[in-house]
Amino acid sequence: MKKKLSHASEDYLKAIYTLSADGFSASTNNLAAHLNIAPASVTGMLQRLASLSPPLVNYRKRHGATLTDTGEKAALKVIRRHRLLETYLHKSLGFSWDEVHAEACELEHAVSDRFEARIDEVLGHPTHDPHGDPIPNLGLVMPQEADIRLSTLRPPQKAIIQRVDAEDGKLLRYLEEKSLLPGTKLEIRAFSPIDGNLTIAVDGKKMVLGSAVTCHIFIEEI
Amino acid sequence: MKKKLSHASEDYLKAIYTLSADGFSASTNNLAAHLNIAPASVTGMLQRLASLSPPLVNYRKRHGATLTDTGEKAALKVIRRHRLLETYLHKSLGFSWDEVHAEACELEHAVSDRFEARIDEVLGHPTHDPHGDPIPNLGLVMPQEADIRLSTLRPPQKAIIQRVDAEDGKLLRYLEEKSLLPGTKLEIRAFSPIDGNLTIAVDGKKMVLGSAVTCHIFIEEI
DNA sequence: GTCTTTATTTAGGTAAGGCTAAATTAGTTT
DNA sequence: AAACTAATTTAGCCTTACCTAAATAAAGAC
Repeated sequence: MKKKLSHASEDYLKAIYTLSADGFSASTNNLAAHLNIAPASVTGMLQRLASLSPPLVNYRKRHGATLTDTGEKAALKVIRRHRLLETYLHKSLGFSWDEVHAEACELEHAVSDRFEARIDEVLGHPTHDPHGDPIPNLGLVMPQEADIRLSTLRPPQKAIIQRVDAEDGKLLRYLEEKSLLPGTKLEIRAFSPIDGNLTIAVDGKKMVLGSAVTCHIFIEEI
Repeated sequence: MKKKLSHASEDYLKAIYTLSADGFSASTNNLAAHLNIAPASVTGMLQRLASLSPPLVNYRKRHGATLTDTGEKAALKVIRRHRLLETYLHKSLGFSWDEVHAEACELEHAVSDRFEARIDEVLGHPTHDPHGDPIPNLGLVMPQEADIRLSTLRPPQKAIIQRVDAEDGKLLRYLEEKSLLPGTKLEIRAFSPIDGNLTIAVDGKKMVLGSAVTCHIFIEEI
């Protein structure tokens, strides 16, 4: 009978998961910035998460934290719920692309396993959320196959958008309006070495994108 | 920019709303029992809720609490969310009748206005939840038109079930199985003065119900 | 009118999860 | 090596929301 984790703990686990690449710990400062919390508070929480039994994080003083196996399982469960919820909110409730994140951030701490299973079923067991991020399942995450940034392409390459990594509502609304969404095919038409702008074509429509945009779009070359 | 109420406060408001009939306050002890919390803790919370600005409850030492206008508005908003969620979980996600309450109790504190509005729309602006309770709207609750208990009927009266007031999962599953749900028509066939059992017919099927069941079913005579 | 019961409140304590300010450590410079 | 800097931790404090045990008040019994 594992006790339910607190809202806050779950947020920390998510953050540690995303900020710690394989082998490398998430630093106190990075976590603090990511969670919008003072560094001192993060230290306190890491100590608490490490002192649980079983511990959820491996914490070494002044060396940041990684997740234990238990912690990673818990983190993936929260991330799964988050991404399933984003997908559900978008596809089944008509939330716009830029609204889903905030709502999912709240709901992910409240939904039951039953709820999770039901929306998974209703959605037909989706593998990716509306941003193109993989939805973990049974503790497994698909490897991020597409890690090429749109900004690195040059004419006349072609690509298909796999994933959009942005939080900012304005940017998301812009991208949605231009249908720069996962799945969209595009061709590079021109590159300006002066400002880094790319001119691309989507469905024949041309548009010029600055690097503030192209850095956030991950593509697969075709 | 009204600050979001805490999970706990919202639960207190709901409880005070349901435990205080018009004019009458909800007592510390009743609240404690209803919320599964020690009476002393309730006192503390009532004092806090009364000392907010604007206050959410009218609290008189040793006389329990009622809701202020602000408090009642907040309570109705939570109750609305709860009942809309129950309806949504039941109708759109296939949750069984006895599962919806627990899930809604968690979700009601997490969903946004946007979410509330969307499920309301998807459901076609329902007026009653799966238990037959009215869904408040814009701060208004429909009066409980049906307040006759099934246990008070005698043969050969006929009635239609309006509302079922039960929390117990076993009872709810039993009722669902026998389709004793809001909307169901029934006829009283016999009454046993010894044990208070009623024999009723639903769709021609006869069944015998003890008062543990019939007390929780509110009907409208036809 | 005093006694007893029951409801309620006060007092004091705990655990989470935040904060700021001050101390410490590690890493770079000079 | 001494000094500066950036990252981190400690110390001390706050709020919320719960707890238990002891004090008090109100209500009914005798």
